[in-house]
Amino acid sequence: MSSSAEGRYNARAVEGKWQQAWTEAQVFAASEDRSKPKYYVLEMFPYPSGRIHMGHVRNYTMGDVVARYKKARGFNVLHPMGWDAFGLPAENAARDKGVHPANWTYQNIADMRADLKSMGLSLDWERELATCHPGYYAHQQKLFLDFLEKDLVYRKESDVNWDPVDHTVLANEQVIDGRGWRSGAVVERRKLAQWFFKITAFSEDLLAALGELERWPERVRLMQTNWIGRSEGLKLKWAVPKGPAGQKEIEVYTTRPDTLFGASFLAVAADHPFAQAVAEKDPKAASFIAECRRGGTSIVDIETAEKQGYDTGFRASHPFGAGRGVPVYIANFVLMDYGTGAIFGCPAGDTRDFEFATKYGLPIPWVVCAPGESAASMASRTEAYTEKAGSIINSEWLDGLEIPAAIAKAIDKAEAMGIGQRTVNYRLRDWGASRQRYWGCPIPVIHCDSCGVVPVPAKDLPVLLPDDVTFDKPGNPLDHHPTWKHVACPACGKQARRETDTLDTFVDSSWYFARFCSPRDGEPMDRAAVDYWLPVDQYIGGIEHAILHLLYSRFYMRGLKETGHVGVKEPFAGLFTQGMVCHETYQNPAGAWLTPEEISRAEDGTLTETATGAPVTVGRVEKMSKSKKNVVDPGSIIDTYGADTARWFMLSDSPPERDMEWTTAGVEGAWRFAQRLWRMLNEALPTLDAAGPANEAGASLRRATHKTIAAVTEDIEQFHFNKGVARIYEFANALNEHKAADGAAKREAFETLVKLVGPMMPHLAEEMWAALGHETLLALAPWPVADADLARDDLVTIAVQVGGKLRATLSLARDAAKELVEAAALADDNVRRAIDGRAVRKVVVVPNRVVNVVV
RNA sequence: GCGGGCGUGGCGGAACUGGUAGACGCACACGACUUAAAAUCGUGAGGCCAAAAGCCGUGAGGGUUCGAGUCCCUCCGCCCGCACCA
Repeated sequence: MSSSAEGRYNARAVEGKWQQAWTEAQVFAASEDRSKPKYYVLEMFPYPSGRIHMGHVRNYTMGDVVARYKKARGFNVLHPMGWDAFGLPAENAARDKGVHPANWTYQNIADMRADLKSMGLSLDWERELATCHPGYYAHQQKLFLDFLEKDLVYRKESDVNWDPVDHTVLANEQVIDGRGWRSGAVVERRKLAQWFFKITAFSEDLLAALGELERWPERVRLMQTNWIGRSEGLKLKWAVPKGPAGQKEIEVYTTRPDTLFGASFLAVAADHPFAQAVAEKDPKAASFIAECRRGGTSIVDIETAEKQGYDTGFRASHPFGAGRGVPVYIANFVLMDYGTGAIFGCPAGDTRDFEFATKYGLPIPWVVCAPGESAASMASRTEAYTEKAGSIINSEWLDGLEIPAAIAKAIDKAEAMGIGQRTVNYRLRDWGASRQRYWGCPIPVIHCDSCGVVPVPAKDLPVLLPDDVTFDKPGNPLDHHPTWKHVACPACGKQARRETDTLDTFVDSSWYFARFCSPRDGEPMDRAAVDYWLPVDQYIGGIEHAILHLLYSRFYMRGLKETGHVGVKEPFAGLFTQGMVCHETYQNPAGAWLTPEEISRAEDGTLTETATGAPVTVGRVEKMSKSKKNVVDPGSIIDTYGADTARWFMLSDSPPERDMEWTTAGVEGAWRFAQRLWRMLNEALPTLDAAGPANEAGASLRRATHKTIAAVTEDIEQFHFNKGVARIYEFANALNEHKAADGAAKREAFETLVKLVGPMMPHLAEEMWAALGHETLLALAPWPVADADLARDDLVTIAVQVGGKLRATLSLARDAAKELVEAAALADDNVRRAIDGRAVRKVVVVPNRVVNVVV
């Protein structure tokens, strides 16, 4: 039973019907049709957790609006879907439930695919891919080897957080108070050979090109700018004449060489070679270094750690020959992997150095004079002067210069002396991509004692994950596998070992958008296909990926370009970051969190726990999360109200970039509107084809129709979906008020309404389209075009102010002469009362808008 | 600490380049229909005032302007990102 004019709109029956119709007609299958402009819409692909959540619904609804709209506008649209399918949860499920990661993952994909299909998205499912499928990761291995050949990936020793119980490397976020988040064991810092992508090779370009990403949110560009962290400065060598063997000089990096004469100490990182050399003969230094290392790498640890230094007893000579030189400290706050791992401390110009100097009784030479201060007044300060304005003092040949000039002169001098070098430094570090896990893409190399690292030959690709693995002991199952890692060296034939690390799952998501262009090709990508489709025109996803995923993808595209796979370097021409879906939180008297379904709402609005009758405390509106239990399952919403209702509510009210609150009342409102549209159409249907001349009401309705087309089109273009929804509500109200309009005007209005609603509630719109008598799919129909002449009002409402305060409004012909408008305004009763006999000094007339009478 | 964003009715939010603040929706109230309820339809609504007139009103205070939610200055509050970056 489908819907009928008498009955309600039966969303469940109707939605399945149209989904099937779209599939059968292959409406959303994309091909490289060069007769049309292309448009590639992509939402961040999901991790297959098993069920979609409201965040997905919001994300994919927005993408679908854009995809359907662009298609109607005549674009050749690519809108694919896939699965970010590798990752730790599958291994956890394997360990906890005994199900193989592959089975667990593919079952989840099947479940989630069904959920997504129930949303009625305009996806080309023929292009579906899963990163855990050999048909995907085989190509990723090929790309890895291409990158290896171009030195875009390399292996080096690096410090990691090592969990000695679980035998695994932990990310910083997984270390809590210095202990492993799962095992609780004290985490060790270990040096381990790891694979790194050379993202720093593109630091400058990744930064500079941000300026051209005009359709990216400013916020994201800024976050990436800060992450890359470019600075300009000087690398400068300080001699340590009596230093330990092989450590007769220390190179520091500074952005403030103008303050060099204010130096009162040098400090090196605990891992700095100088510190290591000192420690060899100085047990106290060694224990200080060990102490530094013990401190965790987590943010909290770093923040709370007290700034400490160890005086090595060595002195460095000032490069410009000033004074007696300065002491060299080992300090816990100096980072080995930023700059040179060594700094000079200028207490007068840096808060942290000031504290350090005070703590250890070091001199504080004042070398910058703030504007309006004197050398004497500066010397009496009790804190560092960190502003970058002022002139240099107490600095020999830099005295009197402004800071920028002093910086330039100091650098020139250091370069001329051959002890320094102008340097651009970046905060960005290479991307450590090794993971000691099973459920990831195997790194296709072999370690041979004679030949070193040997790439797996092309004929032996892909390196498949073995199926027969166990998860009963801690550590990497690939490493435990009895036979998998033992292979002959491809170069010399001797016994060798496979690499047992797998790739970070961020690698999988760094090129999937390119694979979508030719998802079944025998090569990673078909050059003609990527040249046609890339870059993605509109990418949509959460702000949480502002840095890592988006930056890695930008790096990967550059790597793909260098290895000849693509021709462009930016993956995403347009980016939109949507807000989160939130919900009220509920707690019972015992403080336990309750789900929205466990709550009953009484007539007077008070809430109780359904099972016990206990009162419920309503907490803050927060992001839907399992821990707070404030989640609503999209499946049950779609079952009850239909996908269109869920989609419509997602688009209503809240601006898409902002967080939204999911409420029952809101969903019901959306559902009522869907019903109302269906009812309105069926009431009007018999009158739409009535013969008769165009009438006044019809002209008025047509104005509303064409205004609405213009407004909704603009709103969708601008991603102002909530405003577009409001315009559609207004238009529905207008239709209601123009029942007397002639049939042709009403038919035009209804057909327009259906087309505008189409991207948002595609099933209902398709059903209405059919009811209007169309035998072709709305999904294939073109977007309506606004006629500016028809949209124009003949009468305009003009506000009349006296002294800036609104006193009256006038309804006058559009573009009436100024004198006429002014006269009409002054003749108005309310206006005359407000003027109250005072002299009119001036009358400001803004055409078609406002008259302001100045008294 | 550095950087960014945001403060508008009971709520979510509109308001083009400075020109009728509160569109639209939710919630609410009243009315119609109904035996009744639901659904639906209609009406109302920023605050003060019995109402009209009027006055007040976009976090607070000041300024520019004929006119400020919008521009400028000072302050307050909330949110987010980065954070020993030399």
